[in-house]
Amino acid sequence: MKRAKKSTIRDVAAAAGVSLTTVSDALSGKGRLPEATRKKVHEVAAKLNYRPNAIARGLRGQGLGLIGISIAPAKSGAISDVWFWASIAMHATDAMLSEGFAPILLPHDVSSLQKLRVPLDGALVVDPLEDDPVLALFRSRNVSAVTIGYDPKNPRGPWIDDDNEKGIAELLSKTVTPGERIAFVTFGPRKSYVIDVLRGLNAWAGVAGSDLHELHCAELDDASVDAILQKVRARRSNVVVAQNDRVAVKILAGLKATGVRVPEDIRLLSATDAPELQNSDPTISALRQHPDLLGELAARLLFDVIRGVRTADHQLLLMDIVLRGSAPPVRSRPEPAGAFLRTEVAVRKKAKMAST
Amino acid sequence: MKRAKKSTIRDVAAAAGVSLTTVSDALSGKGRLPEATRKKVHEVAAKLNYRPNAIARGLRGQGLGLIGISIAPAKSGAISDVWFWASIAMHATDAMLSEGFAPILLPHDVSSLQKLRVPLDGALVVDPLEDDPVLALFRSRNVSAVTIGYDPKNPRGPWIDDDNEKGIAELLSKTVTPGERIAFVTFGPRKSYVIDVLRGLNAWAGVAGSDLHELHCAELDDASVDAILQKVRARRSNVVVAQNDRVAVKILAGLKATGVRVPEDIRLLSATDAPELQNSDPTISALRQHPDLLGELAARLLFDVIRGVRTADHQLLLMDIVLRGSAPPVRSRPEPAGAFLRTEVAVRKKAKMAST
DNA sequence: TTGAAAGCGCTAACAG
DNA sequence: CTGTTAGCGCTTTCAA
Repeated sequence: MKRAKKSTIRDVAAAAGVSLTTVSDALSGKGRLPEATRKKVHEVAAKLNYRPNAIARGLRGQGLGLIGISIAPAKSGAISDVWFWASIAMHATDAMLSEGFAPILLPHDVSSLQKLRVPLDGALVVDPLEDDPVLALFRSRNVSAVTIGYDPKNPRGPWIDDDNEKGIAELLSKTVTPGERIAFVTFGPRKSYVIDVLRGLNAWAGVAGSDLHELHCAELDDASVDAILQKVRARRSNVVVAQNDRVAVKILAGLKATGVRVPEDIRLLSATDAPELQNSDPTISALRQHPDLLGELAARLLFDVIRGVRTADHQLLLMDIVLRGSAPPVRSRPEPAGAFLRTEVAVRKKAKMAST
Repeated sequence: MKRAKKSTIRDVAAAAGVSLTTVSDALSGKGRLPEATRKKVHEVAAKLNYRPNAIARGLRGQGLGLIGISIAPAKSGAISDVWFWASIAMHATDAMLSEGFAPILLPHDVSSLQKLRVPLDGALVVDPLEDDPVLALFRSRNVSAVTIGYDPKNPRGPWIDDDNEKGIAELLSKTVTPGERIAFVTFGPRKSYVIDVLRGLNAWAGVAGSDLHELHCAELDDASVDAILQKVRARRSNVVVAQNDRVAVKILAGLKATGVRVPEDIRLLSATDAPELQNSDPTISALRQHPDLLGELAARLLFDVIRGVRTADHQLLLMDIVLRGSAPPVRSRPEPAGAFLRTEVAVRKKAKMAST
């Protein structure tokens, strides 16, 4: 498995009859060189199958271009969101490679990170937890970090996310009548998107004069879900917003088991979308995130940060609304008010990205 | 974002009043040094918050310890197996970090790989395709590569996989009566596991005197599935083995839609397991893979290859059988014969791994 | 048992 | 426009 003796810049210089500097400049595209020389060097390099040694180059100062990607798991064993994370990771990976960076996969776990020997030029943390230790570690080591979602306890940038706050308000305004009573069922650690959804719900409920009640579910077993549904009934809520797809599916099963009709008796909404929401009966209306865009834009944001380009502290992406059977559109009803539609600029770069 | 001036080995040497060599040896645990000196150096290093520069170390010869992980997608958009791949990737990642290697996430795509500037010390290719170009690229660059599953057209090792051949035979022998007629529904590119499953089916069918017929499905839309089911009926098959969970779910839906009872009229088996198989009605019996073990063992195998340790060309893991509603166990029936149970040694390291 | 010196392959100053 | 030189931070001979 020994690597065949690689040719060095010296070999190329000798073969081309020029100096080291000339080769270096020719290959890395530095200014000053006549086209002829540059071409010649390139030819010789190609013939010798020369590949510049990234390690030596890195040693000289510019780093290796390694970027860590750490994905904070919802909870051990909760593998429900994998496709979402995988999508983020894949798109971020593509963006990184095309800019000459290389993504290093990292568990979201400080002790593992300490075993990492290579130096990182930057890091992407997906869905940070409260007072996220991994994020703190990066920052303490002066590794530029960008997050997707923000650390709820420490929301300083740079970060990027879907605009959940605006999205959920829009979803409600399409499927719920002002005055209806809303229950928000949460589960698991409090990620930033939950906070944003809650904020959006509050804004909407305030304007629409709706009762809003948060119900936290400790586990997702049948008993816990039943307990939650008891409270929904006690509160006379007729709209249930689930924190995510997994919760939504459980709630739907629970409702059906107790003979509650969806959407006739209760409307059900999920604050995250997933393929499974199309397979249930009825199918479940949801807010759709953009893992592909998030991955790509987060990577680009990180490039800017690494290169010292000043950027906005955070970016928000407009979300898509997916209306399905569990909460069909409300017909011909004026929207309760426009107050909750913040005027803040949200970014929609899909078209632009596609062409990049 | 500039990194605060890092302390170098020279600073440590000066502060500790010893030479560079001594510091180097003390920290990297080389032989010759009195315990006192070593301890002293460690203390000083800690006080100065010294972290050896991996780039410089790599330049001197031992490489950076970077390992590429490339996951060949089933087909664009086919995100069904993500949890399987994600599990492999996470476990491989953990194993790598704990051995001082760092996993680099790589798309399964030659042109992206060429943009990678850092040198890899090894690579893990998950589920290679026929004449896999990525695998070929690694080998041409003298990067040691280990695969999970093998390149069907070029099956030389080192690789590791579940023992699908033996597994499927075992699954059949628990759920099918000799002489029953079997249809194997395939879909998508021919990965090595499909070949192995087919081999196992053939062996079993040969011994059991069962008719075996492969039906290839070009798409997974309703029309294609219906066409497949027509053929199943024409062939009078009463056992359908689906290549994977996604196919199995589609087949089940198709069967139910046409009024076929499962398992009464037709038994349904899936050659891969997935969480969804527990949610269908009836639930679907399947062969369970070991993504966690595969990821970890593949990483270990790769370490050996990188270090030049001689190892077996490939390793096979015993599989688990998951019996569910779509093909319940056959009662009190002698197994058709033992011929298909190859005596080849298969590896079961679960217990061992857990303690590592 | 320890230290000095010679690079690893490359790039950035500085001369020519 | 091109070449020479001096390191980047570390490990590894080889002497002391």
